[in-house]
Amino acid sequence: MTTDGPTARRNAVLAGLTDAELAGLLPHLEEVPLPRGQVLIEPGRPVGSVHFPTVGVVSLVHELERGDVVEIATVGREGMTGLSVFLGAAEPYERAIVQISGHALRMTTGEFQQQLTIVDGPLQASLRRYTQAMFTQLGRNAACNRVHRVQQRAARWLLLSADRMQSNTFDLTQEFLAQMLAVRRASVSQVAQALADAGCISYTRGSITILDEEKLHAHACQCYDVITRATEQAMSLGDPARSRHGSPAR
Amino acid sequence: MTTDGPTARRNAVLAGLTDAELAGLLPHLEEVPLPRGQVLIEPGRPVGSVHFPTVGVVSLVHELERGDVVEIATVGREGMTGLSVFLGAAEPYERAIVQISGHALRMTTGEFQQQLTIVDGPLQASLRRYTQAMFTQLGRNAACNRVHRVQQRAARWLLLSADRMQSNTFDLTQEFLAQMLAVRRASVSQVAQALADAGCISYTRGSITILDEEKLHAHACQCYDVITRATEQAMSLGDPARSRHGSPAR
DNA sequence: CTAGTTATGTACGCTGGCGAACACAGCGAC
DNA sequence: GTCGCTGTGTTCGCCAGCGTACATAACTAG
Repeated sequence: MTTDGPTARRNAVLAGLTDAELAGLLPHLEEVPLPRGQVLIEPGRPVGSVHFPTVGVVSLVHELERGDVVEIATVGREGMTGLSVFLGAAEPYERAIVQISGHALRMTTGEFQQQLTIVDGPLQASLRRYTQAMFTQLGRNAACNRVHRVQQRAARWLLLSADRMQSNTFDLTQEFLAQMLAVRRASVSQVAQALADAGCISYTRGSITILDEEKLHAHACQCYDVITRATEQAMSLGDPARSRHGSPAR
Repeated sequence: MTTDGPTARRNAVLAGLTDAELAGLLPHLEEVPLPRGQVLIEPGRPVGSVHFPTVGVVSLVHELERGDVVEIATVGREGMTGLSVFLGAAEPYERAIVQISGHALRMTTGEFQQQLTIVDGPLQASLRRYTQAMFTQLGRNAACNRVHRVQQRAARWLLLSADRMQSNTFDLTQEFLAQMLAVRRASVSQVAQALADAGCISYTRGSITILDEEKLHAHACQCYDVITRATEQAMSLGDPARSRHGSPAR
């Protein structure tokens, strides 16, 4: 099964390609749903296929001792899962799991590798740029995890997810968010209420709505700005109307 | 000024090249000292040159608000600084600063880019593998920063540094280590004493010695094993005599 | 309607690490 | 020697977030 060009271009990696190259990929791309909880990549196992999300949020997580899971990065329409295939790793060390349901264009690992061997062209360049963006996201995440407060990190997570969903409402339970932030659900409950009291968000069972992006942005750490800017620079993500970062702060 | 092949092969990235390709690089590599505190890369500024350390430890750090610095990864003889040049970034987001004095082979950014354009050969492959290793290191660091205790993280840092120095004694103050772990110096003072009491290490003003690697390893988090294994897999780092990770734990 | 399941609210005591401060010891410069 | 600087030891109160537990609200299946 194949997909069409306009759909493919909703993903930033694919959107960065020439018409000709994208046309070469389309026959191998299959549009698939991304249901919440689905595991796309498991550590220590060969990557079966790579995914280019068009909507939805995928988390990359490291599993530490005894089931303890920590999110190290998120992937949305700006990127792809299975970057380690491009980087030549036999087996990845991180798990990729769908956090917020959506859709993606899927390609088998074999086909993807095949496409990579054809020529050192725009696809490789696009993947290198995305790798750079991930590099920044991972690094910033490491720093953020060390020093920033739960409320700031939660606000940042919500903003990034809204960008990737291109919607201010999406399905998310406190339990899931707690796992991503590697904190107790009780802590999420508290900061969620605080953010709701401040008029930033509202939520009901398993669904959250961002009421005031500016206000929520004020509660987030600057890591949101840094990651967003790095990603936009690398992937030429447009949609400046949604841009929330005025001054080039760091 | 140039350098010789045997020296260059002490760096894992260069060691992964064919004789022919390495010969092509040698004229452009200059052996330089890495004095502690030297800044090799500054965020927001073009990378002037890339470095392939042969001995010494370079930290990659993110600077958060008001001078707060957090280490996101370290670079030694297994890798290089300036990976973002390979990845095509205009300007990096992280600072590279020498933590433990050593030596490196330096190449101008322009020359490096020139070498990259010649052919998609072993150099690109070596760089992609190293990028993958960094990916794992960054991710694991993010998780480790979130959940592991100061003493575990300190022990891990010392082990990794010893590997990169290929020596059990090296210069390091508690103040510097505190910055890297993003904790107070007082906390480092306490865990250092605990590790010394346990017979793992000894130290005097600004110098530290690992007395018992096995014992220190027992005090470190498994992140040491994960990062080491990922790096060895990617870079074919030999020296299994120094290998401290028996079972493939995760 | 009822029962069961899932998502959220909340409370209690605990602790690792923080911020800040001060004391002392080793070492170099004079 | 002694002065000053730098590196290390140590203490005090404090607090964000933890682990645990339990209560309630909302939705779902029968």
